[in-house]
Amino acid sequence: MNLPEFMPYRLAAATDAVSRALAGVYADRFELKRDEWRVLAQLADVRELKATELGLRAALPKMQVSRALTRLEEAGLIAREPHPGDRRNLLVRLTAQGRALYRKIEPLVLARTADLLDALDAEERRVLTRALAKLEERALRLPAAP
Amino acid sequence: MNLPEFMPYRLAAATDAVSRALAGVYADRFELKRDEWRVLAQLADVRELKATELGLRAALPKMQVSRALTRLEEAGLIAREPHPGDRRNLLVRLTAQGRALYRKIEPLVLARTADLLDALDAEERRVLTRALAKLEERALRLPAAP
DNA sequence: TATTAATCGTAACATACGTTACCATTAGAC
DNA sequence: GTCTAATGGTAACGTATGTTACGATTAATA
Repeated sequence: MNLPEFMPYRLAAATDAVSRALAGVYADRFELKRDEWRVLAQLADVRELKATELGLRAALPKMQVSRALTRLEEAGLIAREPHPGDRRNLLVRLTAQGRALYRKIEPLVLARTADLLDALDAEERRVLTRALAKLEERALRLPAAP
Repeated sequence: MNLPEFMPYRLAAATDAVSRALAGVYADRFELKRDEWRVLAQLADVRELKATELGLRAALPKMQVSRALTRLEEAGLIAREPHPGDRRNLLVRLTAQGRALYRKIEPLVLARTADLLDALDAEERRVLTRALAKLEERALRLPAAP
C-alpha cells in the first residue's frame, strides 16, 4: 500500500492541484467560488435558463445551485424571476454586471487551462482523455460509497 | 465553456467516481472513512508511528489525522500513547483488532484498484501516470486558490 | 539556567455541505 | 373539477471540514 504511487491517490492529487490552479484565476480576484463560476459560465451563452437546467449543465445538485444563485444575486451578477409559464420554475439570467464579469474571467480560465494542457503533448492529451473516460465508466459500474 | 468536455471537469469526475468506487469496498461494510482507511493502511506495515509521520505518509493535515485517530481509537482499532522520548509526540500503533481488520480490507482494495486499472491497457496506464504527474507539476507552479 | 522560540496535538469556533423536510405549484387520474 | 402524486426550490438541521488559538513540551539561545 504505497500511497504515493497508488493510482487513485495520484489521480486525486492531480485533480486537486488542477482545481486549485483554475480557481486561482477567479477565486481571489473576483471572489467567486467554484460553483458560482460554473453557474456564471453556464449562463453566459444563453439568455436565460431554468434553475433545473442550470443544475444539469453545471453538474451541480439543486441545493448547490440554489445557494450559488443566492450569492450571485447578492453580488448583483444574476437575476431570478419566476417562470411565467410554470411558477415552480425559476428563470435565471445574467445581469449586465454578470456578463461583464464573465467576459473578464473567461479568457483567463481558458488561458490557464491551455497552460495546464501545454504540459502534455498531443498524444498524452488524447490518451489522458480516453483513459479518464474508461476509468470513470468502469468506476461507475462498481458499487460505490455515497 | 463546454463543461462536459472540459479537461478539469473530466478529471474531477473521474477522480470522484474512482474514489467512491474504492470507498465502496470499505465504507459500508467496515464503517471506515477514507481518512481512517488511509491511516490504517499506513500503520499496517510499521510497528508504530509518530502521528506527524502518519500525517506525512497518509498525506493528511494534522487535524484530520487527529480526528481519524480519535475515531479509530474509539473503534478499538488503534492505540495511542505518549512518545517516551518526546512527550509532545504521540505514538500510534494498530491493535490486534486493527491489524485483523486491515488484513481483511487490503486485498479487497487492491483487487478493486486492479479492477479499475483493467479498464486500461498497458500503454494507457503508462501515459496516464505520466500525464497526471506532468499536470500536477504544472498546476502546482501556478498561483492557486486555497 | 532562564528565556524565548518552535513543535505537537487538540479544542473551539466558523463555515461549508449534504440530507431531510417542507411549501408552493402543477400534472395526472378519476 | 377534485384529489393525489410529482416537481422545483428553499429552509432547517446535523455533520464535516478548515482555521485559529491554545496548552503542553522541548529545543535554542543567551
